[in-house]
Amino acid sequence: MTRHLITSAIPYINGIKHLGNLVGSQLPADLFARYQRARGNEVMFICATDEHGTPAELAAAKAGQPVEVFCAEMHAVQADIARGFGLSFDHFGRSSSPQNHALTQHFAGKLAENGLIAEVSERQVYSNADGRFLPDRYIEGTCPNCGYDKARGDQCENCTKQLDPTDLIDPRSAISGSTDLEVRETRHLYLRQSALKDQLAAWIDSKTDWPILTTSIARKWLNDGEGLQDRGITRDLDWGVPVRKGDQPWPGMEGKVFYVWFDAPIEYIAATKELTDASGQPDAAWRRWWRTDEGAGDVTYTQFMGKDNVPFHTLSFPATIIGSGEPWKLVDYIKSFNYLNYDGGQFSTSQGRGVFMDQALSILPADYWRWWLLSHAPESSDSEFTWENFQASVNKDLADVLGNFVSRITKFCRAKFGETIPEGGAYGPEETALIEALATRIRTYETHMDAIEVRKAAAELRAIWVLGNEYLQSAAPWSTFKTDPVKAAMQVRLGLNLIRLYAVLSAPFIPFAADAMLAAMRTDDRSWPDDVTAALSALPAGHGFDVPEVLFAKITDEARADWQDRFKGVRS
RNA sequence: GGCGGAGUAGCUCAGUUGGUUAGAGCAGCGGAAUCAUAAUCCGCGUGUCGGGGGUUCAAGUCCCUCCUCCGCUACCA
Repeated sequence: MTRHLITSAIPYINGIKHLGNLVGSQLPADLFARYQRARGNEVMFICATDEHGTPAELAAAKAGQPVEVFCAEMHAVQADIARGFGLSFDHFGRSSSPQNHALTQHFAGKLAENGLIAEVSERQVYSNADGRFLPDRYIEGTCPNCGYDKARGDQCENCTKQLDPTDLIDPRSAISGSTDLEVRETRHLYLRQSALKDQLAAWIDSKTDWPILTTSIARKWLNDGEGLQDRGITRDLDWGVPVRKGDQPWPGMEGKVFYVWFDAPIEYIAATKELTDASGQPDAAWRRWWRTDEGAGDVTYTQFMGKDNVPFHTLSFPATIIGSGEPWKLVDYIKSFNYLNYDGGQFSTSQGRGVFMDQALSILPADYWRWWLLSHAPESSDSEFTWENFQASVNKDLADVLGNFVSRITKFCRAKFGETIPEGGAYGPEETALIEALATRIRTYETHMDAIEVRKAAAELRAIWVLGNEYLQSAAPWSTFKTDPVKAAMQVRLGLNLIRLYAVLSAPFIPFAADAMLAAMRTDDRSWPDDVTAALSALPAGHGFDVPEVLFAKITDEARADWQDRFKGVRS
């Protein structure tokens, strides 16, 4: 038995995420977690909401709520949707938790002790009307380069020129539109990532098995320009982790909070403590996952994220860990994903373009989405969601190949033998060949799942389903029954056992359907088919079963056209 | 601009360290079967592997160059 620590990039609190966000982190992480559990390994699967930062404050203000209330409500909403998708987090935490406050302050204190924090005085734009400092991109004005009048303080979207907020002509707050802006002096803490550059580079270089997408992004940041830059880790905001040096005050930093990207990854650790605290366990229970000196030496830690998160997970967070000088667990493997596009363009949260997680669940069961998204995961490049492709894939794979397999064998048995697994007969060459073919494909499936090759694993699983149909087609128990009912009984018994086998193998992808299949077979036996022959005799003759409802209803052309129209525009 | 990813059959994609006639699923065409959600199974591919040049006995796979799409570019997260 091995131990797997698995984290998904934590979704930001300001709204419900779309399918592109889901497939880039939480869903593949869940696939891997479910698979590792199914293989009998010990799993700690952590996710959380990322609650700090300017956008959260603004979203709360827009909703007319105190930010604490807004975040609490949105956390509950996101947690509920996650349950709807079957995301099997051991804990879905909150980066605003007391545990994260303490741990974030602890790391900052250690970094300061080790000389890796610098205090920098800088000048930032302050909006009197908004009563807050404005991040560069929250300042709008006219581009000095091209004259575009909605240029942002970090970059002009029109001419792509990178800007400094003070470059803008007639700058105004993007929040209130106020032009009552001034430049103020403010002091901030910087994490001296540059001092750790060589260590980080050596660490990245040692990860020869990581996806190219992951390492190339890390190397780019390490070597671009003058190399890895120091990063500001504090902000002038109210909502966040107050800046403290461990449990001591930090003179000069009163009223400031840590930068959201500093505390967010630490929440992976803190969330684990949230879990064990909630069940009254001692600290050793979470530290055995995170401290290599307290039991985490045999833990394999895998992170899942979209490519936009890679710099923070390959550099900033490791800099925090390494810089602490304490034996915290570093990530072993980073699985990163490209983007999922929507029908010729991007998913857009701001424009309400595409399908959002709550909407997806409102029109179809989670397994439909899970299957399509995972079998089309954007691993090697960006991929695209189209309703036509979604309809065709789901109808063919789930309804025709898997669902109909379950239907045909259970209904045939009910008609000829009743709702009990029939007895008699012995395997012949055809059954031996099937078992051999299954064993080969199952071992390949395991290889892909171990390597987190999501699309390949999905393709292999589908091929395993096809083997069942091939077998039925050639064994043809409906013909055999007329001349040799005992042989037909053996064929049907094998077919019914395939349903349980398929449920076990498919559960990481389609957990709800897998549950329905097991329930129909009246079994809780989820043991992994290390031995295929044994797995196919799990349900003995005489065992009762039920003919299940249609597992996957097909998506009609009318429904598809309706959804296509409904989700192309602005979210209502 | 810089860096990175991608460009392979109508569609979605596989193609280790260069090596027999470039593969899979879907769609399409033909056939079998009739247990089943008209669901299944079998058979059928003459593709400029984005363009051009080069290295090699041999390149989708290596080198150069050009074109197209996408992403990132450090105070959004």
